[in-house]
This record gives sequence, structure tokens and C-alpha cells, in this order.
Amino acid sequence: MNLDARHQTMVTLAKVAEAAGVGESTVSRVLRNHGSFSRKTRDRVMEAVERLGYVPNRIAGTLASAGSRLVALVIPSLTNIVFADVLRGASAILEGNQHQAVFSVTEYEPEKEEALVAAMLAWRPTAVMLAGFEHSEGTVKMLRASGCRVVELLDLDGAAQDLAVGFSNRAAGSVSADFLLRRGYRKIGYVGHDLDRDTRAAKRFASFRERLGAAGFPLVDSEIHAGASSVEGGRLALERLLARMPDLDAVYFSNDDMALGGYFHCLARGIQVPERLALFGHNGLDIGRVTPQPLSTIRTPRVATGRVAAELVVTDAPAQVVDLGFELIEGATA
Amino acid sequence: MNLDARHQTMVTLAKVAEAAGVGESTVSRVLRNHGSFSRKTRDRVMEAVERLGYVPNRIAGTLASAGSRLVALVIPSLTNIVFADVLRGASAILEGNQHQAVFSVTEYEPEKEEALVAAMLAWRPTAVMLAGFEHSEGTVKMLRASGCRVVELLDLDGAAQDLAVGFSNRAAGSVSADFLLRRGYRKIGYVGHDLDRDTRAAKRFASFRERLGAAGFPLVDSEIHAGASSVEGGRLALERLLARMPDLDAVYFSNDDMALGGYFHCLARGIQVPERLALFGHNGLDIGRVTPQPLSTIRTPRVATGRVAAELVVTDAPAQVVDLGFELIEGATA
DNA sequence: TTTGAAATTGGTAGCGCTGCCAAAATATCT
DNA sequence: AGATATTTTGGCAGCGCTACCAATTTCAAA
Repeated sequence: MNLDARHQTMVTLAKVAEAAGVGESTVSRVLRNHGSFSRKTRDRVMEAVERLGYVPNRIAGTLASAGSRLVALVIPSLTNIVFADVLRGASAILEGNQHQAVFSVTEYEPEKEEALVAAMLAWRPTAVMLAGFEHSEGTVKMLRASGCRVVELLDLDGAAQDLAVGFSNRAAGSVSADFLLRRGYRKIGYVGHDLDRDTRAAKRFASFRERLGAAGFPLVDSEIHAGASSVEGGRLALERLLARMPDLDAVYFSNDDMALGGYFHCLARGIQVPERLALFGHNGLDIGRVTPQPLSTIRTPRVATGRVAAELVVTDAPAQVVDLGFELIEGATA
Repeated sequence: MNLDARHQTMVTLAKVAEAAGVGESTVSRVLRNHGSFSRKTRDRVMEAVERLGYVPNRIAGTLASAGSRLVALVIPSLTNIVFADVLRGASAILEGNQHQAVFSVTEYEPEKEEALVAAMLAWRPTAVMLAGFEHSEGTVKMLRASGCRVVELLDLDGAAQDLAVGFSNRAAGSVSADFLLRRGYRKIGYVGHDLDRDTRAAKRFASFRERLGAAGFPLVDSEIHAGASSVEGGRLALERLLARMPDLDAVYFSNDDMALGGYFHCLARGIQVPERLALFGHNGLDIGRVTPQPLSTIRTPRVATGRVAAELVVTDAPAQVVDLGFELIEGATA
């Protein structure tokens, strides 16, 4: 790009100052509504801003002032509504506080997470928000060195670097197990997705399984769909699981997407839910409330997680762990 | 924040240069792999970078060099998977080309879109991507003045400002009408969501309705769910529509989410699909492929839209309109 | 009026980096 | 060896803005 051409066209603060017949710092103060200035000056400046169509350059502003007011969200997936909800909650708060959310997607790959965190840190964000506690050594080192706030989301079972907001996946897993046991199910299976990557789902599963074992009704069998969680994955995996273990009486799914797939399988095959087979999910997605039978699941505080995380960041709160809990939804599938 | 404290801690390019015993510009060249330098110098610099844990400051870099390599995506909603898919496509390409996606959500509100575009322009992005052609006057003016590339997504029925990528919603609407007519449906209704905001859905509906009228079988009735599109909205709206018009033989939905809600309503009420009532959606979401009966719908090129848009931007392609088309999915609900 | 305090303003030195240019080092050729 | 091309380097002036400070103006009290 031709720099000179750009410089001729670009409206800068200096040009506004000249047009308004005031000093640069005055324009800066007026625009940021910071410091003092007379009403008359303000009007003159605003008139010039309007007339020239001036748009402040935050790049320059940030460089000069240290605070970028950018918050980086590094999330595993956008396909998963869970993270879209977190983003929604966070954006809402950030926008109301002159901050900007910047996000990128790791596809659940730690190496990608590391690369993205590096890229984000180059923008000197106020904070970086990540899913969960499991990060590569390099990621942790960079974050620590950067000095910016770190918020780990949607997990509490582990050691937080700085701030953490969410709920305990282990608790969710055992509550789910207790519920199924209380309802009298005894031959329980599990349908999940790639657990190496989704460590939060892995924690739920581990805890679920432990609880069943402790109650004397150990998990009968499990089927892991290779790949990311999806409705289709849930359907296929349940089909495979039932082929092996036709007399299961309940299945716990790694999340609602997978559970929905399982439910569709049952509908398609005429398997009576929950009489013949009970289904239990995790997340409490809206769609699960509207299926012919509402899904039995656990509602997780997704939007609230984003919101609270953002609030902690904008208020520069001290390091802490915030447990937002979750809610059992009895539904009609278990 | 205390500036001095920060300055003491921050590793800057100058410190790396000093540690490596070379000049600043040499470090800059090595890090950007631009210009020439000896192998030995490169190693010395990289060693220092490694040792000090230096992370380049892109804020400063951008200010000095003019190109931010940021691409702003201003989308209506994250709840709607459509936009998540666009983002996914765009991110993938941008990341592979040293660009960063920055996004924010308008909630379908034009005033919010305008505010967000202003906020994004402050970061001097390479391009701004928006949904559709309908923007406030202020938004258009700002974009024009900014001189950055503009990409309008998922719509072709209107006048593009610069680049446009997507498909024709009007065409999708008439193809949908033709399909239902070809199948022999004659008493057709419509279930949609807030059309003032989702202008693309409005275009589909308008075209759908025109086509039915032209064929001599005008739309019998329609029911608009107040609020954003959702599965629940579809279910409730279909229920209301059928209460008024019990003898409809087919319903066209504003999108798959709404259609899914309608489908669930039919399942719950035992309404035979498609014999008693046919359902037709729009978007071709994955979940619609896995329901007991796959949804009849139109698959839209969402990920490709994001991908192509990003490619056009990174290659600095000339202004143009790219039609990615769509695909009819016959499914089993119509 | 005088005086001091308070409110308002402008000048200017950076923020950390890149682009340009000239200088230095190295390689290649008579 | 000397001269010329080539590669490699460092210095430094900005990029557009904000923080800081000093200068100026305004206001109120004495």
C-alpha cells in the first residue's frame, strides 16, 4: 500500500484539532470525555469530528496508553452452542464497558490453542479467556509472562491460573449418576465423543462412572464416537452401543447434542423412551426443551459464565474461582 | 495502570536487540522473515527471543506499517448456527494467511450494527464483513469513508458496496415454492420469525409467496413468531397456524430451526409427516439430516461463504459478486 | 482591585514498531 | 591486490495517539 496516499486521505486527530482550532490534547480529552474542557470547546471539536468523519485510531490510542481494552476469547469450537453462549454473555458485558471481544477457535487442538494464544497476546489484550484448565506448557508460560488477566471457563476441577468461572464437571457427572440411580436404572451405558480433546466431558464421564461403581452398579458399557460431538455422532454411537448391549436400561451422553442424536435413534426405531431406554444429556440446550419429550439433562450456566467472566475482567477483580453451579432438569427421557 | 512498572517488565524489540547484540531493525527483519540477514544473526536473534520470551507487539507494528491484518466480522447472531459456520469458514482461511478475525454480534439491530462497525473501524481492519445488504445510512457512509474492503455476506438480492458472497435468497424462496408445488401441495402456509430484522428471510418469503401466487395457489396463511428464530418459536407458531388453518397440507418455514420446531410439534401431536402435513425448511443444518425423517430443505453454502469471502480479502480481489448457489435437499418431510 | 484557587488549554515526549537510507561487511570479479 | 557488486547491518524518523506538565484563562473570595 502506498503510505503517502493513505496519509493524505486519513483523517487524524491532528487534522481535527486544526479544523477545530484547538490543540491535539484538547480533542483527545473531548473524545474520551476525560479531563476538563468547556462546553464551547466540546461543541467545536464535535462539529469538526462530524464534518471530517473522523474515526479515532485505537491502534495508536492503545500504543500510547497501554490498555488495549481487547479481551481475547480462545474457544474450542463454534459449532458447539455452548461456546457461542459463553461468547454471547461475554460480549454483552464487554460492549457495555468499552471493551471489545476478539475470538478464535482452537478446534480442540492444544497446539492450535498455543498458536492462537500467541497471536492474541500480540494484541496486548486486557485478558485472555480459555476453556478449561488443560493447556500446553507453552500456553501457560506465555500467559504468565504476558501479565494479562487469564480467565479459565466452564471448569472448576483443577488449578486456576488466575480467574476461573464455571461449574464443576465432576459434580455434574455424579449428580447425573445419582439421578439415574435414584430413578431405578441399573444397567447404564455411556455414549460420548472424543474425550482426549474435550477434557471437561472426560471429567464428567470419569466422575459419573466412579459414582456408579461406588453405588454397586458399575457402568455396563460405553461407546465413543470418534470425532467431535454432534447429533449424528450420538445417533450412530447409540446404535452401535445397543447392538452390543441390547438390554441397557439407560444411557448417559457426553452432552445434549449427542443425547439428541440418541433420542432421534430411539424415535426412528420405535424404542420407548424412557420405559425401554432412558436417556440423559448434559448442557440443557433450548432445543432439548422442545422435543416431543423434553430431554433429561443438566442445565449449565453458559451465558452467565461469559457474563461473569467479563465482569471480573472489566472490574479488574482479584484472582478467584467463581462457581456458578448447574441445575438438574428432570425432563421426560429418564 | 502504572506505566513505568509495565515498561520495566515488558520485553520489547529493543531489549531483544540489545540482548542479541544487534540493531532493532535487524530483529524486526528476522522476526518478519523479510529483507536479508545472515544465518548466524538469525540464530542469535531467535535465541534472545526465546530466552526473553518476547511476544511481538502487533499494536505497535500495525501503527508503524499501516496494515492491521485484522478482518472484522459483524454478524447478526451467534445463536444461529448459520453465522457460526460463516465465521468458521472465514477464520480458517484468515488464520492461514496471517490475518485475524475479530467479530461482534448485532442481535439483528441496525443501530447496534452501526455502533459496532464504528468500533471495528477504530482498529483499522483490512476488511469488514457484514450480513446482507441492508445497512443504516450511517454504516454505509462510515464504511465508504474508511477505505477498507467491505464484504456483504449471504445475500445477492441487492446492490453490493464492494464485494458480495453468498446466494440468492429470492431464488431459494422460489425454488422452495416450486418444489412444494411439484410435489402436489396446494394449501400452503408459512411460519416465520421477526422479518423486519432478518431481511434475508423476508426476501425468501416474499419470493416464495409470489411464486405460489403466480402458480395459482396463493399462500393460504402465515404465522410470524415474534422474536428471533428458534426451535421453540417454530413449534409454537406452527401450533397457532394449525389452530387457525387445520387443513393446510404444507408449511414453509423461515429456516431449519423453525422447521425443526414444527416437526417436533407434529411428532408430539401425532400429525403424519408428510402425508397429513408437509414441512419444508431452509439452510440444510446437520441436525435436520439426523431426525427420524430427514428434513426437506435447502442447503446453503455457509462455510464456503466465509471461506470465499476471506479469500477475496486476503488476495485483495477486485470488487465482485460471487454466487455460491444452494442445493435442494428432498428429505422426507415434504 | 488583588490574589489565589480552580478550570481549561496546548506543547511535547514517548508508546514499540517498521520503512528508508546510508554504512559496513562480505563476496566476486579483473 | 584493487575495484566493484552484493549482502548484511544499524540509525533514526515517523505512525496517531495519550500522559504529563506547564501555561493560560476564568472565577470567586478578600
